Amino acid sequence: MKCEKVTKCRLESVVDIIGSKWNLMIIWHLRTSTLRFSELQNRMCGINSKTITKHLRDLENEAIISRTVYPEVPPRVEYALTEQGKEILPIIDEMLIWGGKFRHPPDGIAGCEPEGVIATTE
Amino acid sequence: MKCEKVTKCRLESVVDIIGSKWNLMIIWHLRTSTLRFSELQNRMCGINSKTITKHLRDLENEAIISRTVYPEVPPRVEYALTEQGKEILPIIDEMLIWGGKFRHPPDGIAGCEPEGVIATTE
DNA sequence: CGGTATCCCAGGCGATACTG
DNA sequence: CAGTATCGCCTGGGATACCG
Repeated sequence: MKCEKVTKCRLESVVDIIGSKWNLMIIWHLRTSTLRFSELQNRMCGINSKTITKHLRDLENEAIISRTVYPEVPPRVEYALTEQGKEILPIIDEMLIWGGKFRHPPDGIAGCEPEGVIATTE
Repeated sequence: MKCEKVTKCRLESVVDIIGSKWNLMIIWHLRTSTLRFSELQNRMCGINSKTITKHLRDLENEAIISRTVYPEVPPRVEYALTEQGKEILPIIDEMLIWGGKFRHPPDGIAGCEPEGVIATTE
């Protein structure tokens, strides 16, 4: 049957991007400000660098985020949402609305917040 | 560091559900009508039965879809969106809006449609 | 600091075959 | 028809170590 990648489903290209937990989180964390590599890594509960790098590259290739290198010592690299990237936020909002309605009380995305840092339950 | 699954991110529980290409597609296909196992399978470009079964079970456990068995011969099983499930559609809409804007012309989700069946490009 | 390289395992998913 | 069982590949992603 002929229904290869080509026509499979238009949803796919979108799911490829936001269908990943990591990608979503990166986008979410960048919603308010640009962040450095290590800042992102820390906010994302110690995701290992290989994984975060891969996702950052993917998002960069998709033009969802931008990567700016400051040629300093020590090196500094900042990530930010592009215009396309910012327009993904409404999707995340919808997701949070749903989640708040049916899964968790709408206490924001605590645990991911820079402010709340890690509200350890322990 | 203490930031286990518990507090990781509220987004996660939502991503677990709609972060899967297959789950999204199932929900999308059920948006207008209930469908039988084989109908779903065919619409989803021949996804194999093991995979679709797993995702159907997952969605059922999450109360996103309902499963109704008709004790007939031959057996008939119908899947439908629950109320919770229907409320996921806005999220998908947002995704399609974004996809239409930045990835593909907004020609719907051709290739997934019962009507258009598989608009083979070849 | 911001990565890359390597190793390795668990899980996703396709193919195929079989069953109530 | 609507699955379950088995096999086997490939990717995702954690741990660790090293580099410019």
